Parts: sequence; structure tokens; C-alpha cells
Amino acid sequence: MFRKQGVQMSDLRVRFAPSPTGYLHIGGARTALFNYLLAKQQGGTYVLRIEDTDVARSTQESVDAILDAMNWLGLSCDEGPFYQSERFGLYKEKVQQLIDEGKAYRCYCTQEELDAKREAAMKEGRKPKYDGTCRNRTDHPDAPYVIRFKLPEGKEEVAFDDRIKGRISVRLEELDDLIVARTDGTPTYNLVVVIDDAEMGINLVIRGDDHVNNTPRQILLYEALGYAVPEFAHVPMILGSDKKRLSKRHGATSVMAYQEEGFLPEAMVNYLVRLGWSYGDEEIFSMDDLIEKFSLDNVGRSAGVFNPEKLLWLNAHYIKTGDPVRLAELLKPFLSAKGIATEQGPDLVEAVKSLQERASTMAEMADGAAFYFVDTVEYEEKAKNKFLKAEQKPVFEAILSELGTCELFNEEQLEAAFAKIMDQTELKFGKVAQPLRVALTGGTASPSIYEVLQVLGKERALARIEQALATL
RNA sequence: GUCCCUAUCGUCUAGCCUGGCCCAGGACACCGGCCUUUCACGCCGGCGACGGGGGUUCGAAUCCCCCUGGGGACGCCA
Repeated sequence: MFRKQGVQMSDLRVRFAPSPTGYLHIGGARTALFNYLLAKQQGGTYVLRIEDTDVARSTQESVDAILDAMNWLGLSCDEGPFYQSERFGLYKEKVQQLIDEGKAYRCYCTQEELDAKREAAMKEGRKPKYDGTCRNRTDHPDAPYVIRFKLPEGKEEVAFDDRIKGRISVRLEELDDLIVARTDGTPTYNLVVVIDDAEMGINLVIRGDDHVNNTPRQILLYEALGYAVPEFAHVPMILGSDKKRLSKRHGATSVMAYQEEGFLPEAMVNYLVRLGWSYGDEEIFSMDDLIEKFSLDNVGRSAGVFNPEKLLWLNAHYIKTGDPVRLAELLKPFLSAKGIATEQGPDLVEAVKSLQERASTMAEMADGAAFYFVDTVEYEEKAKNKFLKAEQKPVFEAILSELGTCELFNEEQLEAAFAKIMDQTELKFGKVAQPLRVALTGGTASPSIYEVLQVLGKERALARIEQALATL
């Protein structure tokens, strides 16, 4: 028996199947994550499939954007990516099979006729469904047509046991003959999703809640094509703060937009998984934790509201507890985006350490780190007016001379130096530290003064103090 | 409009299946305090919810029904 990290290999096969008509959004990322976690946990297989049957709207840029985002989140697939656009032959075969078996037919109704019927039905309070006009016609006019799947007769309802929502059933009279092939011959979503899931051996379909209504008709298609019906798990939607479907109006919905704002992938993963899933009172989960602990049983059934504040809190947590060397690497692009070069400056890793518990995002950390690397400190107006005044001259002189005698800028020597400064000037620590902070950083908020001094190093620190002294 | 799904603090949620341990627990946010060389971190405390109405029961957040709210679907998009 094969084993993988002590976990029994299973035949679980799941998939994530985005359509490349835009970037990977928050909701899709969560669906992908759930799929990934379950596959990893059970030693199953996670398949990635690009649903690009809508040739007009699918783009390579979107495919790349989705792949990038999956990669960033660390959700690598075991198989794929497969492209539906490369499988049209297979779909065509299956459509023909349905026609041959009398389970599908040509429909010559025009778009306009259909729209009119739909509108009329809505107006009368009926469900707008196809009336079956072409269902029994035997002629083959020389006109454009679509292929419709004929709803099976003699069946009352379709039901399935959703792994998240429980039993869901729909009466057949609520359904109609859906289009499986367009006028141009290309297959539509409901058909290809069934064929691919079946042909790829997917036995558990985890997807968004918005597909619940498609499931009954897809089950009918599975049956008509002679396929085994997989299990389904419909994950609730993610809503905006106004309880409306999450959209750009609510802020960034693209996963990669968060990366650009300085979020860490582990924060995003942690946030996403907790939106709809829980494990007692625990809040912090590493990917390994999740692979061990995730379960569909603990996924909630109702829609959730996306809460950027909590994401931010998680991000701050992961910055606080993250590896400084890695964070330093991640920080570089944010610094260069601000036009800051770090090569000649103080040790970037040390700078990061001093800022870890003060930054919620990497962008914020870059803001906070900027002062370390400037050639000439620029003073904030208010800070300068308050702390860089002529009367401070003696303090700065004392600081300059005492720090100048420090061999090493370590905690011990700095403390000793400050003790002397405070003694000489008869000032309390705060009265010394704050002006010095302005001289060193240009502002009134920064890491602790000892840290700043140490990160900067003696030479740079003394130069900055002299610079300040010169302005008094 | 019709159908499907859903309903615990502002938000994410625990508890619900297997009624009493719940005058409902945790987290984010918010407010207050402590710590403190600034800003933060951290710590302590506070505010804050079982949508409504009927049942069932000795007892209901938990079981049943109705109502209401919310979401989704109704496409030659996925």
C-alpha cells in the first residue's frame, strides 16, 4: 500500500475549474483552497482545469493571472492545467451521442424569440423556461440552430446529498431543455463541465454556491451520458459589507491585488479558510495545520461577509512572527517602488526586525523603513518645530559626545551613554530620546531609539546628529 | 415573479445533529485601563447576538410549522 506522509492514499479526485475571463478573485481562491486542502489531506488528486469554452471572453492574460495567483497562494495542482478549448473534439462526440440516442435535438428558435418568451413568462409570474417549441420537429430547415438536451420523461424530481448543504431536491418541472451546443457548434458550460468532471474521474465537486441550481440538470446529463454521478459540496458565497455579492465596489477582489498591497500569502490563506470554516476557537492555521484539520463537515452553510480588517490583523500577525530574512526579501520590491535603494544602507534584515511588530502590511513596513536608507534625513514640519529648536543644542552636543565615545553600539553601551547624557543635562529619558528620534528618523514615530541607533550604526547615526545640530 | 439555499454579537464564528453543562464561548473591529523613550506590540477589562410568531417538552439557541430578512439561479456566461 502506498503511503504519503503517513496519510493513506485515497482515490479522491477534486478539481478547481476557473474560467479565464479575469483575475482570480477572493471567492475562487477560497474554493481552490478547499479543494487543495482536501486532496492533500486524503492523499487524493487536485486537478486544475481552465474552462475556456467561451472563446470570445477567454484570454491568455487571465490564464496567466490565475496561475500566478494560485502559485502565490501555494496551491499547486497535481494534474493540469487542462484546457477545455483543446477538448472540443470530445465534446462534439458526446453531443452527437446524445442526438443519436434521441436525448438531444436541434432548436431553431432565434435569440429574439427566446428573449420575448422569457420576458412574457416573467411578466405572468411564471418561471422563464424554454417552452419546447422545437422539441418534436422533424424538419431540418436551412437555418442556424442550437442543440438542446431533452429533459427526460417520466421522472418527477432530481435530488442529491450535498456534502455541505445536505439533501437538495428539485422537481423536474422547474427545469427546461438546456442548450448544450451553440449556433457556432461550440459546447456550453453545463455540458462540458459534466463531460470533463466525468472523464477526469472527479468524484467530488467542490464549487461555489451559485452552482447549486445547475447541479440537478448536470446530474441529468451525467445520467444521459452514462456517467457515474460524483458527490457535490457547494461552498457558500462571499459577500461584501453590504451583504451584496462581492464586487469591485467593495474594494480589491483580486487575490493578487492583496499581494501588491503587501499581504502575505499565508495571511490570505488563513483568512480565506476561516471565512466559512472553523475549528473550535482556533484562529491561526498554517498550511500544514489546515491539511491536517480541514474538513467539509465544519464548513458553514450560509454566505459570509468579507472583512478586510480581520485579514489585516492576520497579516500583521504573520509579519510579526515571520522570518526576518524572508520578509527582507519580500520588502525589497516595496522599497524600490518608493525609489529607495538598500544596497548602501544599513542591514535590511536588522531594519525589518525593528519594524515587524509595527507594520500590518509590507507596504506599511516599507514606509516605516524608508528613513533608514535616505542619505539626508528630511524632517517632518511639526516634529522639527517641536523638537529641533535652538534650546536643544546642549542636549544634542551631549548626545554627540557620549555616543561618540561608545566603542560598540550595543544595548549595554548605549544605555550607559544615555545614563550619562541624562545626568549631564538633567533631563528625563523621554526629553532626550524624542529630539534624537527626530534627528535620526525625521519623525516622531519609529522603532525604539536603541534599535534605531543599532540598525543605523555609529557612523550614520553620528552624521545624522551632526546634521540636526547644524540646523539648530 | 418563480424555484433553490440560508438565518447566533457590526463582522467571522463555537454551541444545534445526540434539548438542561448557555441569563450563549472565542476572534476581528470598537471603547477604557495597564505597560512605555515615540509609534506600535503585549496584557487586563468593557460594549455587543440566539430575526419574529406559534407549537412539542418539566425544560429550546438547539426539535417541528408559519412569517420575515438575506443570498443565489432562472444566459447560445461560467
